Amino acid sequence: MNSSSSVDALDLNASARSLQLETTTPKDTNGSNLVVFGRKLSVKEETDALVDELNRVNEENKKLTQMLTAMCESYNALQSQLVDLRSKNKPEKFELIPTKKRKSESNGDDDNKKNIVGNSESSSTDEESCKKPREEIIKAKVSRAYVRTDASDTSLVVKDGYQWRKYGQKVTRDNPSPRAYFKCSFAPSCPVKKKVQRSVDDQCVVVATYEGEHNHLLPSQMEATSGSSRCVSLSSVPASSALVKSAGSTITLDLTKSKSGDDEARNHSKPKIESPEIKQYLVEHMASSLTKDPNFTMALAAAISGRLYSTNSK
DNA sequence: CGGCTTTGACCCGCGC
DNA sequence: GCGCGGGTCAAAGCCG
Ligand SMILES: [Zn+2]
Repeated sequence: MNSSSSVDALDLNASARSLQLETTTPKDTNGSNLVVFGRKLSVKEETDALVDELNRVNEENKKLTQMLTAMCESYNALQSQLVDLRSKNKPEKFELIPTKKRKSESNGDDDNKKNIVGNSESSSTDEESCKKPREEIIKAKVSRAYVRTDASDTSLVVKDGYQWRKYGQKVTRDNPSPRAYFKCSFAPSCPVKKKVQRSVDDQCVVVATYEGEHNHLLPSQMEATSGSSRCVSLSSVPASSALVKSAGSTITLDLTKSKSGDDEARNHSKPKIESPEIKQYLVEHMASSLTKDPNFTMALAAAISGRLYSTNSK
């Protein structure tokens, strides 16, 4: 075992030793000058390397957080599409577990909107020749997302990775909570709108209705591309595809379970669950799923050893 | 100073 | 036509 992972052991020892020296640097300078002075340069070098590594790890952590946000968002979108497809395919079927899950959110009230086709506009607003009735043919592409937040969150600003600009708020007839209207901040290049309203019975659940799709990547996903080579080296690990695939299935299953469990647990009137906690939960589950995967361990070990080896040999 | 939220006004479809 | 209810506008104000 030791011989196979000699590089990792060496690097770990080096980092641990440097940390020790860093903590006990003032005492050593007081004790033996020459040796410490001779080693101080190497310690400084290692400290610099460690600081650099720490910065890089911070950047990667940010990137991973953004990827996680994007993944959560994609998961929400997929969940909504799944609900839509299921309700469309089997509109007459009752759900598997009707009491726990959502009621009948999108079984019949969306097709009446789809029927409204803008045919023969009768040349209204013809002075705007640039405004083309091209995009609103039939596909408004509405999608719903159900997010659990705290009941005390009155601002109703759901941070889902995109930047929204609120342009209206109305009170509706059959819901005591107001409904907020948002537009994408990249208007008008991105005409995505969303409506956010709390659920009627459960104030902890907000229903976000997205219509349209973004034609730009997330504003939090901007890339300086200065240190992209490291990211490329990390993503070019040969076992990454299989890793993603295996982890993906596990994560999806875990998400479904956790979501149903949360919906089941919402009867206990526990308003402490909010989205950061859910994200934390997801992170933990993803981490556990990843660390349980031997392929991921091997890939990670290979990546780290290769990175440290290249850094050492630099 | 620019972008965002607030909030009443305004518009428009729909039913009576 | 008129009231109603949902969607949008835009002036005013807030904030970093
Ligand atoms: Zn957008």
